[in-house]
Amino acid sequence: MAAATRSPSHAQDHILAERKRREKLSQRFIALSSIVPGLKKMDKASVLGDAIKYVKHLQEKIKQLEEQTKKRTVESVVLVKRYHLPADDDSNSSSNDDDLPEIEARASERDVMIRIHCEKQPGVLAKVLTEVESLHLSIVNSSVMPFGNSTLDITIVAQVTN
Amino acid sequence: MAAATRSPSHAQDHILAERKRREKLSQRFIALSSIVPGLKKMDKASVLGDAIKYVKHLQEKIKQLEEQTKKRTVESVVLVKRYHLPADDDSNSSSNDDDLPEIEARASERDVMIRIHCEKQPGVLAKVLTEVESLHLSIVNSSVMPFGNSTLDITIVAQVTN
DNA sequence: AATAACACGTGAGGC
DNA sequence: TGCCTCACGTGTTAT
Repeated sequence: MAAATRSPSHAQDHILAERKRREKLSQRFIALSSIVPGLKKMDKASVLGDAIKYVKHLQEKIKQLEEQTKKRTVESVVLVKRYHLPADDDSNSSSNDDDLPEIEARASERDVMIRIHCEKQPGVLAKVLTEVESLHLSIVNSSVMPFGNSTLDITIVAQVTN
Repeated sequence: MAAATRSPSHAQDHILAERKRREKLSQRFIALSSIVPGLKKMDKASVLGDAIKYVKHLQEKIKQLEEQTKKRTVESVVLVKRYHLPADDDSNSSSNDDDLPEIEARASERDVMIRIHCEKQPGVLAKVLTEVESLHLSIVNSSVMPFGNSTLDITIVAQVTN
C-alpha cells in the first residue's frame, strides 16, 4: 500500500532495528572469516564461498578419519573372534603383518598361553576370556597391561579341560 | 558530492549489478545452510551463527580424531632372537627349536613394552628388572606368569625417563 | 500492534 | 575512468 510507516518515531525505531540487524550480520561475517583458514579475499561472497568449501573439506576429512579408525577396531574384533587355537600348523608363517592385533599362542603339556596385543576398547577382555573359555580351556592366570594410550597387552594362561 | 550517477543508463547498470551481487550472496547462503546439519532457524544471522558453531565443532572433532590415530602408531617393534640372559653358564648350547622370539620390545610414545619368555630360574625377574631400570626406564607395570612346568612369561611396561 | 527479517535502490569509497 | 563492494534508509511481509 501507500503509506505504511506513519509515525516518525516508529520510523526511527525501524532504522535503528535495521542498523542493529546489519551490525549482527557483520559481526558474524567477521567471526566466520576468522575461523576459516587461508582466506584470500575478505568480501562477503568469498567468505561464504570459502566457508562452504572449508566445511565440505572438514566433513570429508572427518569421514575419512572415522572410517579409518572404525576399520581398525572392526578388524581387531573380527580377528579376535575368528581366532581359533592352532588345531593345525598352518596358522602363521608367511602372514603379512599388518601391525595391528597380534595374537600369539603357545602350548606346553596341558597349559596354553595366549597373548593378544590390540587396541583398547571396552569389553575386549571379557570377549577374549569368554572366547577362550568356550574352547575347553580353563583360565589359570590373566594379565592386562595398558601400553601407550590406546593399546592393551593381554596375557592369558589356561589349561585344557578334559 | 552532489551528482554521482549521471547517466541513467549507468544508473540502470548499477541497479542490475547490485541485484546480481545480492543474488550471488543469497545463493551462497542457501548453499551454506544446506551443508550445515540441524538448522532450526533459516534466517541469515542464524545460518551464519550455526555455521560458525558447526565449523568449530568439526575442527575440534578432527583434532581429536587425528590425535587418536596418531597415538595408535607403534613406532617400532624390535625382535631380539636368541638373546642370552646375563650370568648364564651356557654349557649346553641349547635346544631352542622354538623360532618364536624370546625377547620382544616395542615402543609407543614414552612407553616401552618388554616381553620375555624364558626358563624359570631363581632371580631371573630381579635381574631383568634391574637391567631394564639401568636403561633410563622407569617400570610402570610388570607381570610374571608361570607357563608349563619350567617356563616363565614376563611382561614389563616402562616409561622413558628424561 | 509490535517485532523481525528481507530485498531493494542508492550514494560513497576503493582499486 | 569504470567496476565492485559495502552500508544505509526504506517499503513490505510474516509472525
